[in-house]
Amino acid sequence: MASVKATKQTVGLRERKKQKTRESIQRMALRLFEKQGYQETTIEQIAAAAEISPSTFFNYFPTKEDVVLFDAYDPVAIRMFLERPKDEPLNVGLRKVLESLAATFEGDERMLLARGRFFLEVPELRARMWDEVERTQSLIVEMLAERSGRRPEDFELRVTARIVIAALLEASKEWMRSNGRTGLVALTNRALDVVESGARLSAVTRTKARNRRRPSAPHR
Amino acid sequence: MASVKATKQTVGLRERKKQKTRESIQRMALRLFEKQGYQETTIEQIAAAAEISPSTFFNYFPTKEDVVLFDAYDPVAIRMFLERPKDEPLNVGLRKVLESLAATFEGDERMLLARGRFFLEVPELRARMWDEVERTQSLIVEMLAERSGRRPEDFELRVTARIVIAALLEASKEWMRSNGRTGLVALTNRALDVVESGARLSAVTRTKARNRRRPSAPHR
DNA sequence: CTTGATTTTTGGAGTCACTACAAGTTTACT
DNA sequence: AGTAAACTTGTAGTGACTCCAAAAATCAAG
Repeated sequence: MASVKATKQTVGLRERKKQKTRESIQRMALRLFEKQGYQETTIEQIAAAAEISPSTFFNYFPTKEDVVLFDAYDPVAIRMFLERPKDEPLNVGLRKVLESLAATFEGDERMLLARGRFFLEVPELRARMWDEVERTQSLIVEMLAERSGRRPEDFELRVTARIVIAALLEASKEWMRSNGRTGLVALTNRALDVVESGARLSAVTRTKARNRRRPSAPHR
Repeated sequence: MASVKATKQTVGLRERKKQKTRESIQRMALRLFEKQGYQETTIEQIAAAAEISPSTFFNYFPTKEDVVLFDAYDPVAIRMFLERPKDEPLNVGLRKVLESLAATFEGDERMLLARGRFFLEVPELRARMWDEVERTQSLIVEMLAERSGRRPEDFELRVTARIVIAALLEASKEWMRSNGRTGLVALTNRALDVVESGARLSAVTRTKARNRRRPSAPHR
């Protein structure tokens, strides 16, 4: 027992307390944002509501934006991804992951929509999403690299990843636009259909005659 | 001549002067950014270098970011787009426009690369790009809507537009990464190849055996 | 070229996000 | 209990950005 030194077996009071504070700050902040708007809410007010000092706020979130950005589901999604069989084609894996992910946050839909609205409406946040996209991209790139044996710097690989993300992003945007009425899974699937069909770039014009057809055939 | 009231035929001294000031501010700002970094340069310094007051700076650019964002080529690109024949498939039109666009700024490559680096390196700017993407998207969406007879709200249309932009964006990123050595036109074409091939989503895995093949077949 | 209206510039006072840091307080470990 | 480490807080800034009113430049018309 001399050198083993059992460090932190109970997760420690400290950690638990910290987690609680972080959640409290976020909850209070979102509540205020919803009530009076993002810009109109100051750090001071958030700190007051969460019963901490303004200084402390920055111990938990590097910027005001991060309060909205911070997402508990993030690690869940990543894990789901990584647990997929290595020899599964990306399109299949993606659809599966998205499906189970959607199932996971069944109940929190309201919260997710509210947060989503902020993203669409507050320029600062909308802008911030860029970095999130990049992070997701490198994740997908890594997966693709591993599965295809290419290097992660491979240009075509990167383009592929970015295309996929673009499609998924547009799907979530549509979801928010429709206020959650359209089913996120259905939307993401349709978006991926578009990708797989080569975005029908060359077909666009020719459709003029048979106008109203869906561009995404069942395909797979 | 009583009611016609010839308003502003010579573009007026005022307008010309304003344009000059705007350019001066931008040039000075970029110079300073390059020398000492974006964050490290204050509005005060820019104002001093451009021989205006800090207040005036904000008469010309709403934020510090906009100094970098402001792009003289923007309207050129838009015009080129709109001048394309209405019955031309998007993929063809895009490639053509990009080609002539690239020819247009032949000389300014150095400047473009420098600006591009800022975008990649300064988080504020990188983030800001989001809104630019959205603007471009609605442009493309409108084109597609007009050509295909669909409504601009059409989901598949929007996904398509976003996919295209994603691909082009990755191409410019690669261009900057390679410091302009790889030829922007070639890169954008390769990116569009990926789009047209359906991003090869299902193929990714199967390539394991014949590893090093390019994923973008000539295709078209 | 003078006059009066319209813009544009500028300074000043203020708000707010965010940083740096030192001093105080709480928790963890022996 | 006692000490080290982590956490909180207040203070004092910096710098982007807003609001506003006064001064200066530009313009249109007689």
